[in-house]
Amino acid sequence: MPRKVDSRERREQLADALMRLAGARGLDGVSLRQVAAEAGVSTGMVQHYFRTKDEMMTFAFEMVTDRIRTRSQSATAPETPRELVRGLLLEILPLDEPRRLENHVVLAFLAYAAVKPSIATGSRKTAGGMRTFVADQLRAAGTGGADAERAAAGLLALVDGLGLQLLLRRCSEEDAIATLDHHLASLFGRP
Amino acid sequence: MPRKVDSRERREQLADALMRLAGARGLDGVSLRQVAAEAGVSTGMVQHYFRTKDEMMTFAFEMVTDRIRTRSQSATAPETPRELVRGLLLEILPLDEPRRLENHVVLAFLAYAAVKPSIATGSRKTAGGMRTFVADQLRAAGTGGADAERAAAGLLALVDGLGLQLLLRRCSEEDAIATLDHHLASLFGRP
DNA sequence: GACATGACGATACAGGTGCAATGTAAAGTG
DNA sequence: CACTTTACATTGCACCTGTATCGTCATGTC
Repeated sequence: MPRKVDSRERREQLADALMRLAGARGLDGVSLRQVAAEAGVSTGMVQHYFRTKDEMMTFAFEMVTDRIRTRSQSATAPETPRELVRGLLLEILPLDEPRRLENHVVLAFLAYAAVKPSIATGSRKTAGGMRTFVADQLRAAGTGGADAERAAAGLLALVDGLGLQLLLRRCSEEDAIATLDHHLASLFGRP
Repeated sequence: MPRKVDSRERREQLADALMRLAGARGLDGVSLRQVAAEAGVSTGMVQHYFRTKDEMMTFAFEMVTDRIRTRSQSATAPETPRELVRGLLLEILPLDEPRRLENHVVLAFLAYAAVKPSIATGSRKTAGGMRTFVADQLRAAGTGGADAERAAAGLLALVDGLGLQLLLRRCSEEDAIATLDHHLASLFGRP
Protein backbone atom coordinates (compact mmCIF):
# COMPACT_ATOMS: atom_id res chain seq x y z
CA MET A 1 0.00 0.00 0.00
CA PRO A 2 1.33 3.46 -0.87
CA ARG A 3 0.92 6.54 1.21
CA LYS A 4 -2.49 6.89 2.69
CA VAL A 5 -4.59 10.00 2.12
CA ASP A 6 -7.80 10.91 3.86
CA SER A 7 -9.84 10.68 0.72
CA ARG A 8 -12.95 11.86 2.51
CA GLU A 9 -11.27 15.12 3.40
CA ARG A 10 -9.86 15.57 -0.09
CA ARG A 11 -13.27 15.07 -1.57
CA GLU A 12 -14.75 17.58 0.81
CA GLN A 13 -12.26 20.25 -0.08
CA LEU A 14 -12.91 19.63 -3.75
CA ALA A 15 -16.63 19.88 -3.06
CA ASP A 16 -15.97 23.13 -1.21
CA ALA A 17 -14.34 24.54 -4.30
CA LEU A 18 -17.34 23.38 -6.28
CA MET A 19 -19.66 25.20 -3.88
CA ARG A 20 -17.72 28.42 -4.20
CA LEU A 21 -18.03 28.21 -7.97
CA ALA A 22 -21.71 27.33 -7.88
CA GLY A 23 -22.36 30.20 -5.53
CA ALA A 24 -20.60 32.67 -7.76
CA ARG A 25 -21.47 31.54 -11.26
CA GLY A 26 -24.12 28.88 -10.87
CA LEU A 27 -23.89 25.21 -11.66
CA ASP A 28 -23.17 25.99 -15.30
CA GLY A 29 -19.82 27.37 -14.23
CA VAL A 30 -18.94 24.05 -12.65
CA SER A 31 -16.65 21.89 -14.72
CA LEU A 32 -13.87 19.53 -13.78
CA ARG A 33 -11.23 22.02 -14.85
CA GLN A 34 -12.91 24.90 -13.06
CA VAL A 35 -13.20 22.94 -9.86
CA ALA A 36 -9.57 21.89 -10.15
CA ALA A 37 -8.45 25.47 -10.75
CA GLU A 38 -10.54 26.79 -7.85
CA ALA A 39 -9.09 24.14 -5.55
CA GLY A 40 -5.60 24.78 -6.89
CA VAL A 41 -5.01 21.22 -8.06
CA SER A 42 -4.76 19.42 -11.36
CA THR A 43 -7.72 18.07 -13.27
CA GLY A 44 -6.19 14.65 -12.96
CA MET A 45 -6.53 14.78 -9.21
CA VAL A 46 -10.21 15.66 -9.44
CA GLN A 47 -10.65 12.72 -11.73
CA HIS A 48 -8.81 10.54 -9.30
CA TYR A 49 -11.28 11.27 -6.50
CA PHE A 50 -14.38 11.46 -8.66
CA ARG A 51 -14.39 9.05 -11.54
CA THR A 52 -17.17 10.96 -13.21
CA LYS A 53 -18.68 14.41 -12.99
CA ASP A 54 -21.97 13.02 -11.82
CA GLU A 55 -20.20 11.38 -8.90
CA MET A 56 -18.72 14.73 -7.96
CA MET A 57 -22.06 16.49 -8.18
CA THR A 58 -23.84 13.87 -6.12
CA PHE A 59 -21.18 13.98 -3.45
CA ALA A 60 -21.28 17.78 -3.25
CA PHE A 61 -25.05 17.78 -2.99
CA GLU A 62 -25.10 15.23 -0.21
CA MET A 63 -22.40 17.16 1.60
CA VAL A 64 -24.42 20.36 1.53
CA THR A 65 -27.64 18.76 2.68
CA ASP A 66 -25.75 16.93 5.40
CA ARG A 67 -24.24 20.16 6.67
CA ILE A 68 -27.58 21.91 6.78
CA ARG A 69 -29.15 19.00 8.56
CA THR A 70 -26.48 18.59 11.25
CA ARG A 71 -26.33 22.35 11.79
CA SER A 72 -30.09 22.49 12.25
CA GLN A 73 -30.00 19.63 14.70
CA SER A 74 -27.11 21.02 16.70
CA ALA A 75 -29.00 24.25 17.31
CA THR A 76 -31.46 22.55 19.65
CA ALA A 77 -31.12 24.19 23.02
CA PRO A 78 -33.46 22.76 25.65
CA GLU A 79 -36.44 25.05 25.21
CA THR A 80 -40.13 24.87 24.57
CA PRO A 81 -41.32 23.01 21.47
CA ARG A 82 -42.17 26.32 19.92
CA GLU A 83 -38.72 27.81 20.36
CA LEU A 84 -37.20 24.55 19.30
CA VAL A 85 -39.08 24.51 16.02
CA ARG A 86 -38.46 28.19 15.48
CA GLY A 87 -34.75 27.75 16.05
CA LEU A 88 -34.65 24.87 13.62
CA LEU A 89 -36.43 26.81 10.90
CA LEU A 90 -34.38 29.94 11.43
CA GLU A 91 -31.32 27.79 10.94
CA ILE A 92 -32.61 26.62 7.60
CA LEU A 93 -33.46 30.04 6.22
CA PRO A 94 -30.67 31.82 4.28
CA LEU A 95 -30.40 34.75 6.67
CA ASP A 96 -26.71 35.46 6.27
CA GLU A 97 -24.15 35.22 3.54
CA PRO A 98 -22.76 31.71 4.16
CA ARG A 99 -26.24 30.27 4.40
CA ARG A 100 -27.25 32.21 1.32
CA LEU A 101 -24.46 30.45 -0.52
CA GLU A 102 -25.53 27.09 0.82
CA ASN A 103 -29.16 27.50 -0.13
CA HIS A 104 -28.03 28.91 -3.39
CA VAL A 105 -26.22 25.71 -4.13
CA VAL A 106 -29.17 23.68 -2.91
CA LEU A 107 -31.47 25.52 -5.27
CA ALA A 108 -29.17 24.85 -8.18
CA PHE A 109 -29.10 21.18 -7.24
CA LEU A 110 -32.86 21.01 -6.90
CA ALA A 111 -33.26 22.31 -10.41
CA TYR A 112 -30.72 19.70 -11.42
CA ALA A 113 -32.57 17.04 -9.46
CA ALA A 114 -35.90 17.82 -11.04
CA VAL A 115 -34.35 16.47 -14.23
CA LYS A 116 -32.22 13.75 -12.68
CA PRO A 117 -34.40 12.46 -9.84
CA SER A 118 -31.82 9.96 -8.65
CA ILE A 119 -29.79 12.76 -7.11
CA ALA A 120 -32.63 13.85 -4.84
CA THR A 121 -33.46 10.58 -3.12
CA GLY A 122 -31.23 11.35 -0.16
CA SER A 123 -32.68 14.79 0.42
CA ARG A 124 -36.17 13.33 0.23
CA LYS A 125 -35.44 11.20 3.25
CA THR A 126 -34.03 14.18 5.13
CA ALA A 127 -37.14 16.20 4.37
CA GLY A 128 -39.38 13.39 5.58
CA GLY A 129 -37.48 13.15 8.84
CA MET A 130 -37.80 16.85 9.47
CA ARG A 131 -41.51 16.75 8.89
CA THR A 132 -42.16 14.03 11.45
CA PHE A 133 -39.91 15.84 13.91
CA VAL A 134 -41.84 19.08 13.52
CA ALA A 135 -45.12 17.20 13.72
CA ASP A 136 -43.97 15.60 16.99
CA GLN A 137 -43.14 18.99 18.42
CA LEU A 138 -46.54 20.31 17.40
CA ARG A 139 -48.22 17.42 19.15
CA ALA A 140 -46.03 17.93 22.21
CA ALA A 141 -47.20 21.54 22.33
CA GLY A 142 -50.77 20.33 22.20
CA THR A 143 -51.48 22.17 18.97
CA GLY A 144 -52.34 21.02 15.51
CA GLY A 145 -54.25 18.08 16.91
CA ALA A 146 -55.01 15.34 14.44
CA ASP A 147 -53.66 17.50 11.63
CA ALA A 148 -50.19 17.81 13.09
CA GLU A 149 -48.68 16.20 10.03
CA ARG A 150 -50.54 18.59 7.77
CA ALA A 151 -49.54 21.58 9.83
CA ALA A 152 -45.92 20.46 9.84
CA ALA A 153 -45.95 20.01 6.09
CA GLY A 154 -47.42 23.47 5.69
CA LEU A 155 -44.88 25.02 8.00
CA LEU A 156 -41.97 23.44 6.17
CA ALA A 157 -43.41 24.39 2.81
CA LEU A 158 -43.74 27.95 4.05
CA VAL A 159 -40.10 27.96 5.10
CA ASP A 160 -39.06 26.59 1.73
CA GLY A 161 -41.01 29.33 0.03
CA LEU A 162 -39.53 31.99 2.28
CA GLY A 163 -36.08 30.69 1.50
CA LEU A 164 -36.82 31.07 -2.18
CA GLN A 165 -38.05 34.63 -1.72
CA LEU A 166 -34.92 35.47 0.21
CA LEU A 167 -32.63 34.00 -2.41
CA LEU A 168 -34.36 36.00 -5.12
CA ARG A 169 -34.24 39.10 -2.92
CA ARG A 170 -37.97 39.45 -3.10
CA CYS A 171 -38.14 40.26 0.58
CA SER A 172 -35.83 41.30 3.39
CA GLU A 173 -34.58 39.08 6.17
CA GLU A 174 -36.85 40.89 8.62
CA ASP A 175 -39.86 40.31 6.39
CA ALA A 176 -39.14 36.61 6.19
CA ILE A 177 -38.79 36.29 9.96
CA ALA A 178 -41.94 38.32 10.52
CA THR A 179 -43.91 36.14 8.13
CA LEU A 180 -42.59 33.03 9.81
CA ASP A 181 -43.52 34.36 13.25
CA HIS A 182 -46.95 35.30 11.98
CA HIS A 183 -47.48 31.72 10.91
CA LEU A 184 -46.04 30.33 14.14
CA ALA A 185 -48.45 32.54 16.08
CA SER A 186 -51.37 31.07 14.16
CA LEU A 187 -50.11 27.60 15.10
CA PHE A 188 -49.03 28.07 18.70
CA GLY A 189 -50.99 31.17 19.65
CA ARG A 190 -49.45 34.38 20.89
CA PRO A 191 -45.97 34.00 22.43
CA MET B 1 -39.36 46.42 -46.86
CA PRO B 2 -39.17 42.69 -47.42
CA ARG B 3 -41.71 40.13 -46.43
CA LYS B 4 -43.05 40.66 -43.01
CA VAL B 5 -42.97 37.93 -40.39
CA ASP B 6 -44.64 37.98 -37.01
CA SER B 7 -41.36 37.92 -35.15
CA ARG B 8 -43.15 37.72 -31.83
CA GLU B 9 -44.77 34.46 -32.87
CA ARG B 10 -41.52 33.05 -34.22
CA ARG B 11 -39.76 33.86 -30.98
CA GLU B 12 -42.52 32.22 -29.02
CA GLN B 13 -42.31 29.01 -30.97
CA LEU B 14 -38.56 28.97 -30.49
CA ALA B 15 -39.07 29.57 -26.79
CA ASP B 16 -41.57 26.70 -26.80
CA ALA B 17 -38.90 24.41 -28.17
CA LEU B 18 -36.58 25.68 -25.47
CA MET B 19 -39.16 24.85 -22.81
CA ARG B 20 -39.59 21.34 -24.11
CA LEU B 21 -35.84 20.82 -23.88
CA ALA B 22 -35.56 22.36 -20.44
CA GLY B 23 -38.38 20.20 -19.22
CA ALA B 24 -36.79 17.04 -20.52
CA ARG B 25 -33.09 17.58 -19.92
CA GLY B 26 -32.82 20.73 -17.82
CA LEU B 27 -31.34 24.06 -18.75
CA ASP B 28 -27.97 22.44 -19.38
CA GLY B 29 -29.47 20.70 -22.37
CA VAL B 30 -30.40 24.03 -23.86
CA SER B 31 -28.07 25.25 -26.58
CA LEU B 32 -28.64 27.18 -29.75
CA ARG B 33 -28.27 24.06 -31.86
CA GLN B 34 -30.50 21.98 -29.63
CA VAL B 35 -33.23 24.59 -29.68
CA ALA B 36 -32.94 24.87 -33.43
CA ALA B 37 -33.13 21.10 -33.86
CA GLU B 38 -36.10 20.82 -31.51
CA ALA B 39 -37.91 23.58 -33.41
CA GLY B 40 -36.93 22.04 -36.74
CA VAL B 41 -35.09 25.09 -38.02
CA SER B 42 -31.51 26.09 -38.63
CA THR B 43 -29.24 27.55 -36.00
CA GLY B 44 -28.94 30.63 -38.16
CA MET B 45 -32.64 31.33 -37.72
CA VAL B 46 -32.35 31.13 -33.98
CA GLN B 47 -29.49 33.56 -34.15
CA HIS B 48 -31.57 35.84 -36.33
CA TYR B 49 -34.31 36.16 -33.73
CA PHE B 50 -32.07 36.11 -30.67
CA ARG B 51 -28.78 37.85 -31.15
CA THR B 52 -27.39 36.16 -28.08
CA LYS B 53 -28.20 33.17 -25.98
CA ASP B 54 -28.89 35.32 -22.97
CA GLU B 55 -31.50 37.20 -24.98
CA MET B 56 -33.16 33.88 -25.79
CA MET B 57 -33.13 32.76 -22.17
CA THR B 58 -34.53 36.02 -20.90
CA PHE B 59 -37.32 35.98 -23.46
CA ALA B 60 -38.26 32.41 -22.64
CA PHE B 61 -38.32 33.13 -18.94
CA GLU B 62 -40.55 36.16 -19.36
CA MET B 63 -42.82 34.17 -21.63
CA VAL B 64 -43.31 31.46 -19.03
CA THR B 65 -43.99 33.85 -16.17
CA ASP B 66 -46.36 35.79 -18.40
CA ARG B 67 -48.30 32.67 -19.24
CA ILE B 68 -48.63 31.63 -15.65
CA ARG B 69 -49.77 35.09 -14.67
CA THR B 70 -52.40 35.49 -17.40
CA ARG B 71 -53.67 31.96 -16.82
CA SER B 72 -54.03 32.62 -13.12
CA GLN B 73 -55.88 35.84 -13.75
CA SER B 74 -58.21 34.36 -16.34
CA ALA B 75 -59.38 31.73 -13.86
CA THR B 76 -61.32 34.32 -11.86
CA ALA B 77 -64.94 33.26 -11.87
CA PRO B 78 -67.19 35.55 -9.86
CA GLU B 79 -67.04 33.85 -6.47
CA THR B 80 -66.20 34.61 -2.91
CA PRO B 81 -62.77 36.02 -2.09
CA ARG B 82 -61.84 32.70 -0.60
CA GLU B 83 -62.71 30.71 -3.69
CA LEU B 84 -61.07 33.36 -5.84
CA VAL B 85 -57.78 33.10 -3.97
CA ARG B 86 -57.99 29.33 -3.87
CA GLY B 87 -58.59 29.17 -7.60
CA LEU B 88 -55.65 31.45 -8.24
CA LEU B 89 -53.29 29.40 -6.12
CA LEU B 90 -54.47 26.08 -7.52
CA GLU B 91 -53.71 27.49 -10.95
CA ILE B 92 -50.16 28.20 -9.90
CA LEU B 93 -49.40 24.80 -8.42
CA PRO B 94 -47.97 22.18 -10.79
CA LEU B 95 -50.87 19.78 -10.49
CA ASP B 96 -50.77 18.32 -13.98
CA GLU B 97 -48.12 17.55 -16.55
CA PRO B 98 -48.11 20.79 -18.57
CA ARG B 99 -47.95 22.87 -15.43
CA ARG B 100 -45.25 20.59 -14.07
CA LEU B 101 -43.23 21.39 -17.14
CA GLU B 102 -43.84 25.10 -16.72
CA ASN B 103 -42.83 25.18 -13.08
CA HIS B 104 -39.94 22.95 -13.90
CA VAL B 105 -38.67 25.56 -16.30
CA VAL B 106 -39.36 28.31 -13.79
CA LEU B 107 -37.31 26.48 -11.19
CA ALA B 108 -34.42 26.12 -13.57
CA PHE B 109 -34.63 29.81 -14.35
CA LEU B 110 -34.80 30.77 -10.70
CA ALA B 111 -31.58 28.92 -10.04
CA TYR B 112 -30.18 30.77 -13.04
CA ALA B 113 -31.56 34.06 -11.77
CA ALA B 114 -30.04 33.66 -8.33
CA VAL B 115 -26.71 34.04 -10.08
CA LYS B 116 -27.79 36.56 -12.71
CA PRO B 117 -30.25 38.78 -10.85
CA SER B 118 -31.03 40.90 -13.89
CA ILE B 119 -33.15 38.11 -15.30
CA ALA B 120 -35.49 38.05 -12.30
CA THR B 121 -36.51 41.71 -12.16
CA GLY B 122 -39.65 41.11 -14.20
CA SER B 123 -40.82 38.19 -12.11
CA ARG B 124 -40.25 40.24 -8.97
CA LYS B 125 -42.85 42.75 -10.12
CA THR B 126 -45.31 39.97 -10.91
CA ALA B 127 -44.83 38.48 -7.47
CA GLY B 128 -45.41 41.83 -5.82
CA GLY B 129 -48.63 42.35 -7.75
CA MET B 130 -49.94 38.96 -6.72
CA ARG B 131 -49.23 39.65 -3.09
CA THR B 132 -51.20 42.89 -2.99
CA PHE B 133 -54.04 41.19 -4.85
CA VAL B 134 -54.21 38.36 -2.33
CA ALA B 135 -53.93 40.84 0.52
CA ASP B 136 -56.87 42.79 -0.92
CA GLN B 137 -58.95 39.65 -1.08
CA LEU B 138 -58.09 38.83 2.51
CA ARG B 139 -59.20 42.26 3.60
CA ALA B 140 -62.37 41.93 1.53
CA ALA B 141 -63.11 38.71 3.37
CA GLY B 142 -62.65 40.54 6.64
CA THR B 143 -59.79 38.27 7.69
CA GLY B 144 -56.14 38.89 8.29
CA GLY B 145 -56.89 42.35 9.64
CA ALA B 146 -53.92 44.65 9.86
CA ASP B 147 -51.62 41.77 8.95
CA ALA B 148 -53.24 41.10 5.61
CA GLU B 149 -49.98 41.77 3.81
CA ARG B 150 -48.14 39.39 6.13
CA ALA B 151 -50.77 36.72 5.73
CA ALA B 152 -50.69 37.12 1.95
CA ALA B 153 -46.91 36.82 1.89
CA GLY B 154 -47.14 33.70 4.01
CA LEU B 155 -49.79 32.17 1.82
CA LEU B 156 -47.79 32.77 -1.34
CA ALA B 157 -44.62 31.48 0.26
CA LEU B 158 -46.50 28.36 1.26
CA VAL B 159 -47.66 27.86 -2.31
CA ASP B 160 -44.13 28.34 -3.59
CA GLY B 161 -42.92 25.73 -1.14
CA LEU B 162 -45.68 23.33 -2.07
CA GLY B 163 -44.80 23.79 -5.71
CA LEU B 164 -41.23 22.82 -4.91
CA GLN B 165 -42.33 19.72 -3.02
CA LEU B 166 -44.51 18.71 -5.93
CA LEU B 167 -41.73 19.17 -8.45
CA LEU B 168 -39.40 17.04 -6.36
CA ARG B 169 -42.14 14.46 -5.91
CA ARG B 170 -41.90 14.80 -2.16
CA CYS B 171 -45.67 14.77 -1.85
CA SER B 172 -48.70 13.87 -3.93
CA GLU B 173 -51.05 16.32 -5.57
CA GLU B 174 -53.70 15.49 -3.00
CA ASP B 175 -51.30 16.17 -0.16
CA ALA B 176 -50.43 19.56 -1.57
CA ILE B 177 -54.08 20.53 -1.98
CA ALA B 178 -54.90 19.29 1.51
CA THR B 179 -52.06 21.30 3.01
CA LEU B 180 -53.17 24.38 1.11
CA ASP B 181 -56.77 23.94 2.27
CA HIS B 182 -55.56 23.44 5.82
CA HIS B 183 -53.81 26.78 5.65
CA LEU B 184 -56.77 28.47 3.97
CA ALA B 185 -59.01 27.17 6.74
CA SER B 186 -56.76 28.76 9.33
CA LEU B 187 -57.06 32.04 7.43
CA PHE B 188 -60.73 32.06 6.42
CA GLY B 189 -62.16 29.62 8.94
CA ARG B 190 -64.04 26.47 8.06
CA PRO B 191 -65.61 26.49 4.58
C1' DG C 1 15.80 -4.88 -2.66
C1' DA C 2 11.60 -6.31 -5.63
C1' DC C 3 7.30 -4.97 -6.56
C1' DA C 4 2.58 -3.88 -6.40
C1' DT C 5 -0.42 -0.22 -5.58
C1' DG C 6 -2.19 4.35 -4.55
C1' DA C 7 -1.79 9.31 -5.62
C1' DC C 8 -1.40 12.15 -8.60
C1' DG C 9 0.23 15.19 -13.29
C1' DA C 10 0.14 15.79 -18.27
C1' DT C 11 -1.84 15.23 -22.43
C1' DA C 12 -4.89 13.87 -26.08
C1' DC C 13 -9.31 13.29 -28.13
C1' DA C 14 -13.86 13.59 -29.94
C1' DG C 15 -17.57 16.27 -29.50
C1' DG C 16 -20.26 20.26 -28.25
C1' DT C 17 -20.51 25.36 -27.40
C1' DG C 18 -21.58 30.39 -28.53
C1' DC C 19 -20.88 33.46 -31.96
C1' DA C 20 -19.31 35.79 -36.23
C1' DA C 21 -19.02 36.01 -41.10
C1' DT C 22 -20.88 35.24 -45.43
C1' DG C 23 -24.16 33.97 -48.75
C1' DT C 24 -28.73 34.01 -50.91
C1' DA C 25 -33.54 34.48 -51.86
C1' DA C 26 -37.57 37.21 -51.46
C1' DA C 27 -40.33 41.09 -50.80
C1' DG C 28 -41.06 45.68 -50.33
C1' DT C 29 -40.03 50.90 -52.00
C1' DG C 30 -38.46 54.49 -55.17
C1' DC D 1 -36.20 48.76 -63.32
C1' DA D 2 -32.62 49.29 -59.37
C1' DC D 3 -32.03 49.05 -54.54
C1' DT D 4 -32.57 48.23 -49.85
C1' DT D 5 -33.99 45.57 -46.17
C1' DT D 6 -35.48 41.44 -44.04
C1' DA D 7 -35.26 36.36 -43.39
C1' DC D 8 -33.12 32.94 -43.28
C1' DA D 9 -29.08 28.93 -44.37
C1' DT D 10 -24.25 27.51 -44.30
C1' DT D 11 -19.96 27.41 -42.71
C1' DG D 12 -16.17 28.18 -39.85
C1' DC D 13 -13.61 29.29 -35.69
C1' DA D 14 -11.75 29.40 -31.25
C1' DC D 15 -12.83 27.55 -27.03
C1' DC D 16 -14.51 24.49 -23.56
C1' DT D 17 -16.39 20.11 -22.14
C1' DG D 18 -16.06 15.13 -20.00
C1' DT D 19 -13.34 11.32 -20.27
C1' DA D 20 -9.55 8.03 -21.38
C1' DT D 21 -4.81 7.09 -21.27
C1' DC D 22 -0.23 7.15 -20.17
C1' DG D 23 3.56 8.37 -17.13
C1' DT D 24 5.73 9.18 -12.72
C1' DC D 25 6.62 9.44 -8.19
C1' DA D 26 5.95 7.79 -3.36
C1' DT D 27 4.96 4.52 -0.11
C1' DG D 28 3.75 0.45 1.66
C1' DT D 29 4.34 -5.18 1.93
C1' DC D 30 7.04 -9.26 1.29
